[in-house]
Amino acid sequence: MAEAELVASRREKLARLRARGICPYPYSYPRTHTTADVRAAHGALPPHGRTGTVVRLAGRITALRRMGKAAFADLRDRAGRLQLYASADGLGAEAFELFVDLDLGDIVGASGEVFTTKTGELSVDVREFTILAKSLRPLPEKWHGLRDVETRYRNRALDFISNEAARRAVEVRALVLRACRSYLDAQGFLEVETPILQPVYGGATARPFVTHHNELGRDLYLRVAPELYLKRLLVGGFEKVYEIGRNFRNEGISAMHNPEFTALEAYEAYGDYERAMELAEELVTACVGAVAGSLTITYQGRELDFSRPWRRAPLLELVAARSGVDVERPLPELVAEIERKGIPLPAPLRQGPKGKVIEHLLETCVQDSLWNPTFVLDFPLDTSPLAKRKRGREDLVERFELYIAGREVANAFSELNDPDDQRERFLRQEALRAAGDAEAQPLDEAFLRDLELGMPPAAGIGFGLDRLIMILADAPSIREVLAFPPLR
RNA sequence: GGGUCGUUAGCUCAGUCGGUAGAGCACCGGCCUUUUAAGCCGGGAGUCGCAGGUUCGAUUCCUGCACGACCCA
Repeated sequence: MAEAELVASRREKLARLRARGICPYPYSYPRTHTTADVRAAHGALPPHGRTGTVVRLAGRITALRRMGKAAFADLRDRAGRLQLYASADGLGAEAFELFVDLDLGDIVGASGEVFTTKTGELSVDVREFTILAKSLRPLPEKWHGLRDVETRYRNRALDFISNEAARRAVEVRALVLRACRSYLDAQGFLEVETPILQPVYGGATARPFVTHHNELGRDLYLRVAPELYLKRLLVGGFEKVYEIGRNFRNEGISAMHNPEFTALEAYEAYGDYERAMELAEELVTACVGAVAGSLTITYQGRELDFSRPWRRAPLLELVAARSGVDVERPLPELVAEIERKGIPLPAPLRQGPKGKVIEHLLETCVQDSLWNPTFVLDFPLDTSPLAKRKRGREDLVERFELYIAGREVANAFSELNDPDDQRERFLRQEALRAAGDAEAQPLDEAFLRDLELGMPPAAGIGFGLDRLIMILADAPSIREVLAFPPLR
């Protein structure tokens, strides 16, 4: 039947309800239990059991099995599903007629005694029910739900109604956010909020979104990272701070990238990147525990083990071992060797800087093999303008990226607090920008001025929470963990 | 940006070696007082993604476009 006819049929029912003086959209329905409450209290009841307990439930009708003078319906609420039993005897002829005239998708309130059927199914023997919201559109197929990804994302509420996995991803996000906050709060971190609209963007290698403030008559950038503001709070004397919020990077959409994504950044004065590793292990295992209740989960059919301590491997060693390329050679020789080995290398990278070539090798040759949590240590100086030099190595910085299931989940450093060194790093970024690198970071004078006041040495870490949520929700794409993924 | 695959009823999917399409669910009518992917009987429902081309005839073949999935850059 054409969709319009299905809607028309439901609208006719709506009109009939109104004609009988029944409001199809009443104001409230105080319930006494959720479906899960009922299961918790009476789940062990044997077949043919009666409880004498009357409950009031509210939720959406997701199945309706009419049997003449009796009917069964599935009612679903936020906590689960429970069967309703309605009979002409129990409800009276008039109410029973209304019950069997319900449509799948209608939201109802129902009350009655909790009992079990002869097959042992926990049910409510409905003696009173109320339509709380008439549904005017047909639901997807009851067994398969919505499958087409495009249709699912364009009809996300319908997707949540019909797909358990889609609902679960939203819950996992909430569990992860809560676990992060409760861990950091317990550690004495202060949750802060810093500007999203920024006059100068910084803190990450990325292209920004630009917007305009009419009153000030100037362009502002949506932040690509909160990093520089959080460090200014360190200067101000806040020794342990974190922020959870949206970052915006003007780049493509893929299974791993969304232009707006949720980041967690945390800074702790007087620590270095060793401390950041400790924080990362504790924070992520807290999240895993909150979601899975165990440190071993399955991601995309493969076991993932979060047991500590996590593997720590220097970037240069990993790249050398996996690519077979000697990364200590000068750039031209390095490029030549990469091309000789047939490893794809985008043309612009041939000009360097060398750090970008090495990070490219990490992405193409190493990353996929980093399944269980792995800290990749000590990144090139020239791709890390906000990190402190590695003790004993002029060309490297104390920085790590955390990889889980082949994905970069976090990035951290011993934070650079030498204002003169920081200015030089910015100037090198400006030089790259002048040479055409649109992702190079702009020099931020306000930040430098605050650094000159003295910022304590600090550990800093940033997480891409969407990716962690993906892993914990067993989602193959970042879009699955966004309540409303972007559409073209 | 390139490659591969896909787009058919509200949903999940078949199918047409070129002759205007089917099933299940959902919907409508009938029977049915313990079903649970209820069952049985009957019925209605489609711009076969869009636009061109070839052809007597295109949903099917060809080209382009849109949107999507996966892979590569």
